[in-house]
Amino acid sequence: MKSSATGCSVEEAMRLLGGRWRLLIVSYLLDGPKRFSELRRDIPAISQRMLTLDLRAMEEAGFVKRTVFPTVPATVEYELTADGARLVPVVEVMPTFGLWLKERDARREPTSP
Amino acid sequence: MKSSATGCSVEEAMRLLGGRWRLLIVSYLLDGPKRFSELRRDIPAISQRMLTLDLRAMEEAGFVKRTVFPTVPATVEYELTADGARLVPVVEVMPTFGLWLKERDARREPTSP
DNA sequence: CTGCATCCTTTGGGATACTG
DNA sequence: CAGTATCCCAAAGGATGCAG
Repeated sequence: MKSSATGCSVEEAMRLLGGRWRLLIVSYLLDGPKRFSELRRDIPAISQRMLTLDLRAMEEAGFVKRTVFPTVPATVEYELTADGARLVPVVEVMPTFGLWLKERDARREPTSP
Repeated sequence: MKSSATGCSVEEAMRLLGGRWRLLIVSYLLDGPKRFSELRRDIPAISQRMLTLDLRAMEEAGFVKRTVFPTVPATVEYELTADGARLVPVVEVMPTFGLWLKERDARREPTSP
């Protein structure tokens, strides 16, 4: 039993990060604090609803800090917390794999099956 | 723009690995070839249906090789391919994070909310 | 600008029963 | 043993409209 011992921790991790957007959001927060609208521009494909939900979930999980500036209209900044920094290894390994995957698939299906 | 450039690769990766079980399955295949029934024992919570579906998907993705031995009753072995080995960094980072997460949450909610 | 509420569609996944 | 097929439910996620 090498990796086997770590079994359900993988489930734990995937339950928290398994969504379609969370790791992506985190990857953009690596740059430093970002406003809601900045994140929307960074990730055009996400709906505003999901961005809100995921940010809220990660805030509750303690990975993201939300700061509201009482301007008008409202301004809100999101940033990674110290706990959120624990996600860095995870968000780094994903694009590495993802890029390799895209290249490989480009080689696999040059024209059509 | 540091990490921003890698954007949609994260989506690619999550689309392939985002399910609840795939990374877990891979983590058990790290030990070497495994039979279908072995995997079921390793991951009691998975339904036989999902194990089949996920294995099939990863086979099609080229990460897993399926070998049928014409015994009776049938014997089938699954093992990681060379491409599947690319998943190793991913499946390693997950339990690391997952374990830390469980410990932290144990500290967070020692008794009850 | 930020975000909540509602409605709706799609997907993931479990249970069960049946087959080579 | 290793599947396949069906049915069904819950969760994820998109679209839109309203509000502080």
